[in-house]
Amino acid sequence: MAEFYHEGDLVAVLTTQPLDRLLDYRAPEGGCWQGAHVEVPLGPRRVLGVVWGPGQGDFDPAKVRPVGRVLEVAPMREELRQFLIRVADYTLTPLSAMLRLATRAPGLGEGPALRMVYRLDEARPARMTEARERVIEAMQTFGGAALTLGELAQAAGVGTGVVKGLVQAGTLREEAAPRDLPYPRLDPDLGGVTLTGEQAEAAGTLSAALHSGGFGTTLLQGVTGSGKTEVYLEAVAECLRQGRQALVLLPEIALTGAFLARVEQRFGARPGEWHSGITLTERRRLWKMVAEGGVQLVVGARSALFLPFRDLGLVVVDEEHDTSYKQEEGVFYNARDMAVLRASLTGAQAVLASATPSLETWVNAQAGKYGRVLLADRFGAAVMPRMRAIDMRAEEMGAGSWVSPTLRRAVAARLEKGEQALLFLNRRGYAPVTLCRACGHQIGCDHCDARMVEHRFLKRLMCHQCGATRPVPDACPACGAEGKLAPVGPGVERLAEEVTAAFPDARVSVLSSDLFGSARALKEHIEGIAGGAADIIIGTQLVAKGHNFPLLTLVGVIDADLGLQGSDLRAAERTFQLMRQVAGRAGRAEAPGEALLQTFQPEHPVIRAILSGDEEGFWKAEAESRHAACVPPFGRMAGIILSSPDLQAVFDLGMALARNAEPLRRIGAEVWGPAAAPIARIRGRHRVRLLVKAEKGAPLQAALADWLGQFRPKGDLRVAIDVDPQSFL
DNA sequence: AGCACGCCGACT
DNA sequence: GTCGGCGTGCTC
Repeated sequence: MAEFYHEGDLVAVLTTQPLDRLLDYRAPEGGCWQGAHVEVPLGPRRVLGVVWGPGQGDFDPAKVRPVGRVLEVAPMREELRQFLIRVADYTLTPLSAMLRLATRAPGLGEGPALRMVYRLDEARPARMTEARERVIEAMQTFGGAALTLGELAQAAGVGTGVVKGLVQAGTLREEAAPRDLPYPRLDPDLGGVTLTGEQAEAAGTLSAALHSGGFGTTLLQGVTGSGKTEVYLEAVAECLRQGRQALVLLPEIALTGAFLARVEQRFGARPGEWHSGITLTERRRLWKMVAEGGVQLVVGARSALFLPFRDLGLVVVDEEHDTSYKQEEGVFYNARDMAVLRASLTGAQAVLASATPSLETWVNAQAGKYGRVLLADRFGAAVMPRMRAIDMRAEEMGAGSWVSPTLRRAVAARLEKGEQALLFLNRRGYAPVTLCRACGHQIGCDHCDARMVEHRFLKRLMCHQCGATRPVPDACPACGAEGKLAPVGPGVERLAEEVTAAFPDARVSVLSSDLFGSARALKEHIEGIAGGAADIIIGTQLVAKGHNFPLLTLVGVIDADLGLQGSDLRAAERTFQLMRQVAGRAGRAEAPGEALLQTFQPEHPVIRAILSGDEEGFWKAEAESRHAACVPPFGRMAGIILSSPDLQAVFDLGMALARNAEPLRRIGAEVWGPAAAPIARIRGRHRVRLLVKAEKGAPLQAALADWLGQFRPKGDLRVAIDVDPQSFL
């Protein structure tokens, strides 16, 4: 239970400043609650903080200053404070950085924001005009609703001057109203779709878990098109009926638009929306409404996990296997794992939804830690596509050609029937490498150790690491030879070129994240394609993320081997997930689908698992090999990334860390490295990486803290700790 | 993070 | 003599 502190009591305050410790202040006039958001003086500045607990009393009492003021927002709840502490401990992040994550809303210190609204008064103007009449009419149409100046003028089709004039005349009254209004109520019993028997059973299991009133985690697994979303929306409905709040995490901003529309259809109103693309006004409104209970459902990106929910009853992590849930900048956390943690602290249910779960989740479900609900049937008449490998060793491929004759014939057959075909290639741009045929030089980025990718639509070379671009040069930057630069390898743009030449009458559409200026443009484009605006779709991994193309009946995977090779131990898992999902795109509506995988190694276990549809077999084999290697989820890992503009300095620190690893050895952990990070230079900073490997139960965080605490990196040297890294190179 | 203090090089 | 580089340290 939260404590109350009376005026003058010593309180410990956590600020958003990176101080890494609590500061003592005196409670202000009127006292304050533990968890209160406050503004405190710090040197010459005033900073945001949260009253964390009783003062420590270890600071010169004469120097302790009083809290400036208590902000007019709901105090942080004990549950969220515990969550921040646990995430900080797990990820070895300073608490102040966690507080910054949890208070990422503008104007928290400004009190309730107000805006001017207009109401109709009795008096009528002495001089009535047509425009003035339209304003009065508009006011009457909207009843008692409070409209702002802009809204009213637009509704009446007049300029704002007319409205102002009516205020002068005493017909309209101007009054201040709070800007941050509650979100419209969602009706859990409004638009329920008819569920199949299997879906209803799954929804019933989730609802029963919600009724238990406590914490639990369920894996909701179902192939693409099996109706996972409908099922978990029923769980959301149940949560709303209980009067608790629900949170749905999505991996991709581009997906929120379609999802919001679906929610509106089901519940009659739009939920709260939280991601990097919303306006500052919306951000503040949502933050406050989440805290006050003025919003029932939030749909958001991973950072929505740190919102100040008043009573969170359900967290859904959609596409839980998606790698974008792992934040790898600033605070390194995995939103999927932290969602389960937050649910456990607040007594909520966590639902992890995926067609192809991550191995971690699969193992937890297998061990009985998570419940498991399976949806085997595809929705309606659609069935899983027929899947077949195209053995590229037996195909006759011309130079600069990436579509095999077999695949080409299959596409032609679909076009004849008026159906859509999708060709998948997970490489943006035109060509991944630009090579000089005179000297062999490959054009690289000036700031990173990555190759520049040619983008023909932009007519530029682009670094996919830092985003730097430059024009395609005429002469080789290394040897100066003119006209000798050649694009090597395919990207989606180049594939589109080949397809357009092969099918001159077909409408070809490229779906790649870098071709759209905004999430909205992308969404419109996707909707157009779904409606039949293209015959052949060329796409990057964007297409694997759950869009529904009802006319699509053929998926061709251009290079199924991409991602199988390499020493990244999740490569096989990711390839498997991507292939299954892309293949799942075909034949979602009534026409039967077909998926063709171009591969040079059709006998590879991953390719065979995809083709046979033997998911359990794939997971079992994958789990066994990870178990044998003692790697996640059967062992623990952490990456240490050192970076600095000074190459010597990063390597020196890396060597010093490797030599002084006694704290790690005490817990039986091994250190690998230092080695150049996969991208050895990003934005002019050299990067070196060490890898720590420990047994599953080992106290990894404490050992890491001891180990790294021996060193005080100076100057521009930065040390980032990545507990549970996604990639291990 | 800011912002001060502080101790060494090229300017009016 | 002083302006100013940014290294080190402090903020309750």
